[in-house]
Amino acid sequence: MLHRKPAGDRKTEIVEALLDLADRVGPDRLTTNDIAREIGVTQAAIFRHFPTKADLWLEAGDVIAGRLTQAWGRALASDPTPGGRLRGLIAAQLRQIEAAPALPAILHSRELNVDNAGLRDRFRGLLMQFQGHLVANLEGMISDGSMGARVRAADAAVLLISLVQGVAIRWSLGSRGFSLPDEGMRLLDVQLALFGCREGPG
Amino acid sequence: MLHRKPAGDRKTEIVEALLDLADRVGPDRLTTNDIAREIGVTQAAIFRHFPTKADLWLEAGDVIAGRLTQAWGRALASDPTPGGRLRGLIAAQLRQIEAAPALPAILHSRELNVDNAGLRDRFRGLLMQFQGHLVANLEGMISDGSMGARVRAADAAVLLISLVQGVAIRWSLGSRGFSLPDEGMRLLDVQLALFGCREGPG
DNA sequence: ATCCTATGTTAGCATCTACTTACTTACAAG
DNA sequence: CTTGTAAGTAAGTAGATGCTAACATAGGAT
Repeated sequence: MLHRKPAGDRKTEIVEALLDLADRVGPDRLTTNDIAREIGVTQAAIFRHFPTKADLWLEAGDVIAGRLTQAWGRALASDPTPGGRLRGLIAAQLRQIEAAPALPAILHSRELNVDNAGLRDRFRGLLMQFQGHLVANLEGMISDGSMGARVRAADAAVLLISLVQGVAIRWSLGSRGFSLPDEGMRLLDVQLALFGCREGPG
Repeated sequence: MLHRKPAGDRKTEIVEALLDLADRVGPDRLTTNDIAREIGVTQAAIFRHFPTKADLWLEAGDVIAGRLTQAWGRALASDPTPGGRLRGLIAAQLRQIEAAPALPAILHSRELNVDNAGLRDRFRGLLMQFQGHLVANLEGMISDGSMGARVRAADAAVLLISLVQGVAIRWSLGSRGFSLPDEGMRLLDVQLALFGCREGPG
């Protein structure tokens, strides 16, 4: 018995399988056959919905970019203060990584970035956008007095991005034996306290 | 004209080519054919020296582990104070990554860690050893008064490891447009100052 | 000088990869 | 109920990959 799905549903199913498998087998060891087996169709069926594998990755990139942008938008909208927004941005990022653990591997994978220039540029822009948000809110915190000026905003942003990457890697390598958002926010509080921030966790 | 080399020389030549190519094409897109072309022999010649590709990676793992361990040893031996040793450890790590930029990609590559359990365990042990060195010297700095007790040593170590990973990734993605050791040590000084350290750069 | 062997080569195998072609059939619109 | 199309399949392609087998020879020990 062969169940057909409308193209839209099948396409998102394929992309979801790709994101899931990218985490389990690695972004580039991932084959179209793996995806097909995962969702229970033949490998040829994948190419009914995406002309090439690179196009499939581009679609996945769109999905990822959309999710991240939305999450950042919500974080920025949900709190008026720079301090609250900064914490929201980091929390959002941690939650996105928890929901799609392949994210760091995909974002930084040298492999993918080598022969999919479109994807590389898109991701590079995304990461710069995130850094921009962090810098802007750190500057806001300095000028509204909620953070001392012991560090330059740009350096602080780099340290915070590294912090997120660091916990995420530790979380991945350590078989996810702890809560990524919890541990991440705990370390964020440690780092923010060092920055000379007044407010504790919201 | 066909130039033969003694097995020892050829083996190290192969491993060097592997480390170089792992950086350029990625640890797992790397094929035995790439290596062969790089050093000017046929692909089959690789298997004169290593029974399987996995064995080749194990040998590379040995080389990496040896270099890191030696570099850490030198850093620990060259300075008696915990503060000096801490800076030495970080500097050594940055220099090792600069010399072999594939290091982070190899150390954290999900791909390699998937089907080469021996390599994975060896690297996991390595990273824990490094963290152990950092924690020990941070505790030393706290107890000898060269650093305030604003942060727990374990948390500080995690932040420092993240810092190194973070600059290394930024250095890689940004086409190596800056000096990794310089920028890394600059950020280290920023972070150490936040930790409440008295001494500046040595 | 002459062997012998370690270091190479050429040719090939089985398997995997992305992708194609020719055919089938579920399913919704008329 | 018919029918066109879109979503699927089976079977293949060319090229890459890890690895092997059979053969060749450079070059050090004798």
